Amino acid sequence: MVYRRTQAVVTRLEDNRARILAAARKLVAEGGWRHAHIATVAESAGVATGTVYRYFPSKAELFAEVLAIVSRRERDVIAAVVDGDGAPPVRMRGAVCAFARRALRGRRLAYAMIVEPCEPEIDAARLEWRAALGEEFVRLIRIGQEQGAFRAGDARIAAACVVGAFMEALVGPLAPEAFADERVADALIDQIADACLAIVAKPPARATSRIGRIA
Amino acid sequence: MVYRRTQAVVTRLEDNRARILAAARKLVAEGGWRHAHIATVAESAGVATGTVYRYFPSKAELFAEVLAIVSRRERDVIAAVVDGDGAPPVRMRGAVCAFARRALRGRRLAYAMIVEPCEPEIDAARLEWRAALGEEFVRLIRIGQEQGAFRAGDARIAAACVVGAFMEALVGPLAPEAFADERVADALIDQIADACLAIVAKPPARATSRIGRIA
DNA sequence: ACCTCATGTGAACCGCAATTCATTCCTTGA
DNA sequence: TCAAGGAATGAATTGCGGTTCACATGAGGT
Repeated sequence: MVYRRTQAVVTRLEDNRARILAAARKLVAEGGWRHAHIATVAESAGVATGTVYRYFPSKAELFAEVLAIVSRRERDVIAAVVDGDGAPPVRMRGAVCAFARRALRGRRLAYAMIVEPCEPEIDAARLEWRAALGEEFVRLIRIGQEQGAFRAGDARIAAACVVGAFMEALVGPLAPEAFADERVADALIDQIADACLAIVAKPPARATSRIGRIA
Repeated sequence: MVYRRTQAVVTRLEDNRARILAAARKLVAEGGWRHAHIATVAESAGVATGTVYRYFPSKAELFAEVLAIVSRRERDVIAAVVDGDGAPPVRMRGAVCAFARRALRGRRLAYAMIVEPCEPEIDAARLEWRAALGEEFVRLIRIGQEQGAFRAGDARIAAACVVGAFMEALVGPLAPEAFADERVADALIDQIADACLAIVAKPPARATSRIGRIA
């Protein structure tokens, strides 16, 4: 064999791959899933359609990776807050606010990542992402419970509630047709954080949360 | 014109339509969206493929209507609780529990309705349903606020948080591969209700929810 | 009975974008 | 410079299931 991948080639390959991913991401961030076609991605990345398939086995896997990359960043941000210092309630508020703020800044992308209807295969990847985000909150809630700052209970359920709460609350405001106003956004974030904190916070002495309990 | 729809025919037409809808619903409830094909629906309803199109303009609209029907029932159940008597916290707990209990009973269908990846068009209908459900909670929260039982704030945001919280908390347990145990389910429902109640309940005197606030 | 129009049928069609692959273009090492 | 194989190309193919439509069947009215 007289051909072996030289460093230059390896670099170029990696660069291509990165450019394809970047193009895919950019397209989603601009036009949502509706415009995320392989042909468009290829063109935007400056390669031929077929070339995309030299790097990714299928459309679903390409976009799943885009999702994974974006997700990972968000997860890292949250993880940093979770592992930071400050009392658990402070961290909870910080994590939720961080997510909400970042989502509202990169609205179109966040909308696509969180709610925009998309192909089933990509949607499945979203579920995994949510689960991963949830894990960070599970960790945080367990920390809070150990320190006696949060109320007892299954941390996974509480985490799911927290994640669901802030995600759903962002759905409306993230919609492309919604208005984006700094003031409104701040108030929104604040209230979402209140809600999330309330989910895990210890109830007052005479447990309000017992009201209306079935059993 | 020598032909006019007689009552018998009208009845038969309505019956066909109903059977198609029922078949569609049944298929989703059994196999999820994956098996929800027009041809399958037609067969299951005892009509020809083309006949389905005499009653519904497209696959998306057929399933959107299925979704609407199932949704409406859920919404009505919640509306009944919202308009019932009892203090707002009791109603909140009741509404959430009712939804969760019903969802866990009709697991497969609930899973499809809430999370299962599906075609974009159908997914869009889901968003509307969630919004509709949310409205009931907005009403409830406003009632609670007026009575001074719930804390102040934008009811729509709080409602979104509540809906997101219980929906997301149900995602894991509703997944087809998850186990269904009565005891576990009851505990789950109870904890979800706690979380949702906490979102809207008034905080204790020295507001815990102020902890860690940004501004 | 029979004409007319509505309803039902299901095999064929179609649209669309993902995916493929024969071909061309590059890169390597001798 | 060249042989050998890797990488890139993009037009053609594919596949799939929704949708159509020419025809059959059945109902209504005279």
